[in-house]
Amino acid sequence: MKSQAMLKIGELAALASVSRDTLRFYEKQGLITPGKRNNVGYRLYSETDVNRVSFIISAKEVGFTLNEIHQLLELEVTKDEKSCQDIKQFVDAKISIVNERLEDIKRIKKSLQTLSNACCGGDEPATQCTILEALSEQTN
Amino acid sequence: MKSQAMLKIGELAALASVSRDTLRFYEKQGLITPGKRNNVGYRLYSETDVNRVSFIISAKEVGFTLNEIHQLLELEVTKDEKSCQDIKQFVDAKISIVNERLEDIKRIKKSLQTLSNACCGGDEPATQCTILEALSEQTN
DNA sequence: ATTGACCTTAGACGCCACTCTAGGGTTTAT
DNA sequence: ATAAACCCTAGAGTGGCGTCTAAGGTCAAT
Ligand SMILES: [Zn+2]
Ligand SMILES: [Zn+2]
Ligand SMILES: [Zn+2]
Ligand SMILES: [Zn+2]
Repeated sequence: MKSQAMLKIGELAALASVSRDTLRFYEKQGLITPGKRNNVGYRLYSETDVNRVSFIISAKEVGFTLNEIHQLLELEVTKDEKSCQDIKQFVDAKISIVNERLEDIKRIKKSLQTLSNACCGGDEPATQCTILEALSEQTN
Repeated sequence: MKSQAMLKIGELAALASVSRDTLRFYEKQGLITPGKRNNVGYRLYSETDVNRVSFIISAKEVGFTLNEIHQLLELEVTKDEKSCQDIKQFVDAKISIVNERLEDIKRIKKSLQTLSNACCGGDEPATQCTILEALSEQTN
């Protein structure tokens, strides 16, 4: 019964598809608690550590920053004292941020498309190009 | 006829709604060519400089990075040798980038909303919270 | 004459999320 | 025995876009 097959950093890195540097970086940032070391100082990761790392990766994939993941992890480790409400609020706050970002990008896309559509795209010299003219216009 | 009312940096900064530091930074980056100075070394900006700055601001507003604005300005100053095609291609390339970014954000928003929707948001302890569970799941 | 608002410079700092380097030690395979 | 692949550290570098600081000089108003 070797339930605790500790992983070395390269093994965990491969498992999680991140670099060794990234794992050491997460540790330095306090996202992973520095765990055991073997006799020559190599990091050894337990099952728990592996879960922690997969939490971080998943959270990153849905757009949380490392800073937010820090806070999420605090909710995670104290989840007995937290309510679903707390967690959901956190996610909803992030949704608001993402929504703003989304609107920004949409606005930018629209502006760019307006620029592009107004330009003839032809072979003639761009002395009168509507794109350059539009960009030179005063905004205020 | 005082068509050349040269502006000091603070005046242009106010006009363009950027900081003096930002203007000096743009100059250091080569976005604005260092222009005239008065007898004590103060920068003086001409009409042309003002247009240049407003070009930069406009381009930033539609999502170009300073690096891209650099290239755009090169198109701008040599526009007699460029075609509308060149300019339009540049903008269309940026639209592609923005589109990718847009898809990323949409995907993230969707994931977050799935997370949020699955959580009851209630007052009970979060020990079984579906959000935390989902985030702890292995992705691979 | 002295404030306060303005101007100058070089260079440090901040955020984000790594990534890389240099200069070591260890383990594994041949 | 040697090379390749792995591990360690501290610290520097990257890119994007400024912001701030320190240590000055200048100008307008009071
Ligand atoms: Zn045209
Ligand atoms: Zn055109
Ligand atoms: Zn619940
Ligand atoms: Zn929940």
